[in-house]
Amino acid sequence: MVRTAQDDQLVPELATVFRAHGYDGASLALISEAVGLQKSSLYHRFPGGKAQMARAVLSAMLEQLRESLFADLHTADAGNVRERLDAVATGVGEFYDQGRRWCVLETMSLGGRLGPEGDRLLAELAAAWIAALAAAAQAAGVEPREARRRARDVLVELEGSLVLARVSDDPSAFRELIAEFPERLCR
Amino acid sequence: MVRTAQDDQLVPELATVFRAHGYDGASLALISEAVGLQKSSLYHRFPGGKAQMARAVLSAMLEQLRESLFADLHTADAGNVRERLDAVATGVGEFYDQGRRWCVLETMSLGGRLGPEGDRLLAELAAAWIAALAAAAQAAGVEPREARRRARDVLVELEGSLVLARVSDDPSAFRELIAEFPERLCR
DNA sequence: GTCTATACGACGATAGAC
DNA sequence: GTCTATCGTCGTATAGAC
Repeated sequence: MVRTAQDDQLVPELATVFRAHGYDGASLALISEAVGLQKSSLYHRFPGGKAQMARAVLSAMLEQLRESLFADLHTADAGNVRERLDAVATGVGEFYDQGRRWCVLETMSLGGRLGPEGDRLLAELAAAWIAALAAAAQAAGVEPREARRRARDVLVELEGSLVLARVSDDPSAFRELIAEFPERLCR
Repeated sequence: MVRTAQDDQLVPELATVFRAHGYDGASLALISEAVGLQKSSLYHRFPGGKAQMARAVLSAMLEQLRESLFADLHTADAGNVRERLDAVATGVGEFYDQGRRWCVLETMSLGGRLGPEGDRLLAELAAAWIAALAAAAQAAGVEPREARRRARDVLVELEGSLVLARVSDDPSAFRELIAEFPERLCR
């Protein structure tokens, strides 16, 4: 089986649609137009339909997270944690377009429409975030328990600030979090 | 025009459905069954359809918030802020079923399907929360600017912890927030 | 003001030609 | 592996009797 250039871009483009519209808002018509494939072609790649497309997006995100953020922060030591965390903060800020984009962890977790496997992926994604941030805090000398608590709180505030940014049309809480969380994790 | 007993319960029952399923998940079939009225009867009460029903729910919540929480916390003084905040915390914990329920601020703000008026209500709801909590912190002696910041952070963490509770099926962050936010606002 | 019945489009999903 | 064409269902929304 030959992978075309289109194939490499398929899941990322799916991700773009789901991130922009949420699970319910991402209709097959919208997806079809965005990726440049007819609905029937999408079903050829994803026999499980829309739910499977969503799971593919989550799965790719999890893998990506583990290859970059995870690996990066888990191998950090006291000497380089801060700069690595600063780089992560910059990346996260861009990923969410400084608070103007949504988080799939939030928008795809409504109603359990992705099936048990989808719910598992969502939970694993959240756990991966916390584990990575906690590892960084630990590398900076914070006790494991406290490190984990701070990491969880950062994720909580990430999700919450994105919700507030959407509702209030004001991403300042998100931006402040991005600016502060590396320091908060380490101190 | 006579208001029946049903009328008084109509919006609260609508709220229950929207809170449990989100805006997209709350189909008219579901709503119809929950409130015990046929779809056409619902359209008699809400000619604007589902979006108007959702706005009615938000409007009622805003009014409720201003009558209870808002009035309660805005009239607090240094002597009774803490106990009032503790009461609020208990109420909030119950309102969200200790982290197992969703927040309409989050689930109804996806996609702007409620129209401009709906978006305004959502923003006002968030602002009302922050204003009320900030007033309490101020009554406890915290500077206005700092009070506002703490209030915003509490709302951010409220939303975020509810998202994390849903995704991870673990409401511990929410419960900790409920236990701690009165103290955090005042100290 | 509530009902039964229905319109009608959009939805997710399939069939089958190429 | 992609397409055109279509299916059945469910979505929101109306018409009109009572």
